[in-house]
Amino acid sequence: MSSSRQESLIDRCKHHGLRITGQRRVILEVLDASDDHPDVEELHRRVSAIEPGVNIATVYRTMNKLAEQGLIERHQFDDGRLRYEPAPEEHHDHFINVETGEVIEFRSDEIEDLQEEIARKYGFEIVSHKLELYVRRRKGH
Amino acid sequence: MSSSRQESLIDRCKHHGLRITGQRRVILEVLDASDDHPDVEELHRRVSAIEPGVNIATVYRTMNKLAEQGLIERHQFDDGRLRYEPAPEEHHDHFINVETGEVIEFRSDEIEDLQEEIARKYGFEIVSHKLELYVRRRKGH
DNA sequence: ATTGCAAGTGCAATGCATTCGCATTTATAA
DNA sequence: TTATAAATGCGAATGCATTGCACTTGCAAT
Repeated sequence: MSSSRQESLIDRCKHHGLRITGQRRVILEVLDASDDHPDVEELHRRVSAIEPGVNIATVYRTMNKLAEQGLIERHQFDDGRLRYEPAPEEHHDHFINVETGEVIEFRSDEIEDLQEEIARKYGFEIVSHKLELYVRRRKGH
Repeated sequence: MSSSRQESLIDRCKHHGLRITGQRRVILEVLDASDDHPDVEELHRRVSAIEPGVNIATVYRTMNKLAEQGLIERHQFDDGRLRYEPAPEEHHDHFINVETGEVIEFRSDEIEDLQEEIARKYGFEIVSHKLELYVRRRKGH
């Protein structure tokens, strides 16, 4: 499971007034079981493996609805596709391994603090932010 | 001019073996005179004001060629469109004012250093990175 | 100055991810 | 059980960006 969360995505959807249909149940299960940052096509592939016949437009619409409710997070890395992950308890940023495409999460309180400080210095308050480090494995490490 | 640079974009193009056509000259002038982060449509609009009849596909192709040569930088903020700026001497990051859409550049050596340090800790080396702070003006400041 | 040709351009067509219109089905509250 | 708003399937439409092809042009070699 992606993150140890008290409440399942399904329950959280119910509490947000979303209907739990057969397909939605499967989509939510797939999301809950995803540790990575799949795009819609990949999600559709995983859903179809469990329950064939779900239209990809349904996956798109469901992702939009969930993101609207803040139940999932939407990312767009350099390949331009929209990718999703269940909303994390705590904000984190991402490494993207440019050689493998793999996405790794990390968190740095120092960086978070520095961002706040810089924004304040400019007279801004941060609404959200995005930090992506495109990296490769260091040789000999 | 966007950044005080010794050499004009036109000269840099010549040195990279790119032909300076009539349209390209105009496109490069527009780029050089841009202080913001225009997308292709906006660039096309500015170019057309000087020299009508330049096809937007030409702007797209020119941007790709320039980016290939590292003469301009390509960005993609949350609206998903590709935006461009003349390649800066020194790397910087961006505030995006969510209320106005305005893009403001900033630079922080501390953040740059922290990123390196974190990447190293994970066994990575940074190829490139992207830090975008979506902000709004603070009230009463 | 002339010429040859690779590079650049216009235009329309195409690609690709995502959204939408509309008819049909379904979850849920009454 | 029923009413109805929400969800779905399907194909068409959208938006941004790229490409194929015929035509033009910059520029290096003559």
